[in-house]
Amino acid sequence: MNAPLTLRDIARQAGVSLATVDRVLHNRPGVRADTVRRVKDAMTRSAFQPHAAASELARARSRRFAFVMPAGVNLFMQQIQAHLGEMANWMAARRLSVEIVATDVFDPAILAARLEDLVGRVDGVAVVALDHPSVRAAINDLVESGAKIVTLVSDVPSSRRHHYVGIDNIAAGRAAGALVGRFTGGRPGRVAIMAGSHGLRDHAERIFGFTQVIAAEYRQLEVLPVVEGHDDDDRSEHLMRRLLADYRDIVGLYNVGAGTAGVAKALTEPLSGSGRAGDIVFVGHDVTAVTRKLLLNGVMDAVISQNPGHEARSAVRVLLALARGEPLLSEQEAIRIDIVMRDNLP
Amino acid sequence: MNAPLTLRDIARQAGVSLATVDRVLHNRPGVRADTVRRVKDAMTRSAFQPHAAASELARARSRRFAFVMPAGVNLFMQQIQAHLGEMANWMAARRLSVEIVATDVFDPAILAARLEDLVGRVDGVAVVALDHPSVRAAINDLVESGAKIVTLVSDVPSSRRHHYVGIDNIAAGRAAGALVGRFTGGRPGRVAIMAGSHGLRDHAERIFGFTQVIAAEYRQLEVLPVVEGHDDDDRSEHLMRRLLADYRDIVGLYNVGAGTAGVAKALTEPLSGSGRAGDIVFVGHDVTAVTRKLLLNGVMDAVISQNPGHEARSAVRVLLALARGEPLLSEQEAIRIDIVMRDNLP
DNA sequence: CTGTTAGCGCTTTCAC
DNA sequence: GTGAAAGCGCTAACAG
Repeated sequence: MNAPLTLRDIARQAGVSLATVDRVLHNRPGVRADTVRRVKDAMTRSAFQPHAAASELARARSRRFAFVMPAGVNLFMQQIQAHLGEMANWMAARRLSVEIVATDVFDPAILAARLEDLVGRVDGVAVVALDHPSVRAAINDLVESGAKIVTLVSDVPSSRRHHYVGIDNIAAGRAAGALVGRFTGGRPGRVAIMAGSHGLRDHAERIFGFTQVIAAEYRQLEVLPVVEGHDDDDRSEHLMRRLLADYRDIVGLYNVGAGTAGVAKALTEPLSGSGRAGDIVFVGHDVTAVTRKLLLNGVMDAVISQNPGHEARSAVRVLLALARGEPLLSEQEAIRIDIVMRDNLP
Repeated sequence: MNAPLTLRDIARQAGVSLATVDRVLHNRPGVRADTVRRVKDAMTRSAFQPHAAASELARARSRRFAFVMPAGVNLFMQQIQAHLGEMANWMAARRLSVEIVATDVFDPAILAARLEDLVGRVDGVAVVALDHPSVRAAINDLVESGAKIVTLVSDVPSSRRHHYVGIDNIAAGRAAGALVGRFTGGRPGRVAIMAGSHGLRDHAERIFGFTQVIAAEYRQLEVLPVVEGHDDDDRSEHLMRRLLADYRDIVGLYNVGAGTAGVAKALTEPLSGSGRAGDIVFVGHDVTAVTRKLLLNGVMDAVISQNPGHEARSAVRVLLALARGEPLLSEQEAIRIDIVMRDNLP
């Protein structure tokens, strides 16, 4: 019925100028308290919402974001980057650009240095961070410089980052535990855990959740000490071989990080004296080309996954909203824990 | 480094006016083929992307969308509506409004009439549709009228709807089948299926997928004939009681639609001579207040779920993009099948 | 077939 | 403290 209101209408209603309304709208100083009240009244009275496009156009700013991510062949990280690539047009239409900074995220000094490099150069940063004091300090410096920061996949909760884009890793570990528990169907035996490193916050949290569930609800299962494969295929394979040889009663296996191909190889290779893939419930993380194949051929039973496309888009959206000073649709930005089996492979 | 290009820059490069560039950009007629080429060249040469906000502002249109959804107490549908409510500000900032049309979606004549009412009145419609000829015709009439149409939750693939917002229900059924199969842990016995109605396309597809998996991969399980609870608690409870009494060897239960509270009641109530909740693997759909409680207390083992928030936002985003003539981020709009257990309850 | 021009609603100087 | 006015980049008449 009624044409949408504009700032102009509010200005008229409050008996002030456009500029003043704008000042009030953005809580800028230099307006008498009384005038502020009058303007705010007018706004609420008519449920005024500023037109997003107009505001965006008027400031006509382009923005630079940086994504600081692990260098190397981590398939999951590559997927995130690919999804960023798919957003290129979307970002261009909004005058955004993102620069990918590949670095050694396992070395806190190097990672912190890369982050410090960005101070003053960008409007926002998404970082796959190691939770370490010097990294935390670098994040805080970036925040101090006015940039907006989101942590990606692995959080640094003690820093002043504005937002975390990733899953609740304790819950993810619990879900993995429940799957191993249920899928072993009451058979007693041991459960092996292969992690990248205890030092990674996300891995540590997953292990915690997993162990918790197994201990509490599946008493017939005994969890073996965690071995660290450093997300590396060869190393993981080697360690896995050893485990399989040492313990003949392994019924479940939780691979917390990457290196999945190596683990699977140890599990399936007849030479290793195992070929026990069919008997061992194998749960891991993230849908990649490797895990997809293992699910399809039945070596893996389930994958706990976070959606890399969602994470990429969410990081960009959140950085943009923070930079513009817009509110987040928080439910939209929550990253869910996906349980993926052969039949709901995306 | 370089300030982003504008239409003006392209115009200068191609030696034409702003208006001509705009015509070419939108494939509007009335431009000589040769000029079109020159302009397109200039655009690609400089990788031009029009500024989304400027375009949106210049047309300054408000848009009306309608959501046609089942009247009544369906918790899942209520959640979708609640999420639409949460987007109110977001929509207002983009000059969108949505009107919710509650109707009897089980009666094709009524549903079709409601849809016809909307012809000419709205820019877009999202509809939870029954797959029936008269509904299909109404959808096509709306498309004819220039409105953009998305089907929501349940599709009408034979219509000319522009997009379907919902999950692959066959895959959802397969996932449910795999869960029942795995969780029963090799125990032989019968599996019951409770559906809303065979006439609902989504229910029929789920049953198909479920049965397929059980038959192919879990030969020790025998699927009982589907009973129809009409998504109604009382009716579902009654039918479930009968099933439990008739068959003492039920080890699995798949509830395809709503009415979950009734099913659970039959399963747990000691009077019904059953109290067999602990022995029967119970899988259903959608995370609601009811299913959440049943997962937590162990009556349900898993829920196959589509994210109502995602569906609500996706429907609005897709309608908006279609109305504006913008491309979709197709991966973003794909609705995933979530498997939810106690430990990854959102 | 092509160009000119007046906005869209908000932000941002720069005056007063 | 407040206001006037010049854009932001694109679209849509309306002329030619």
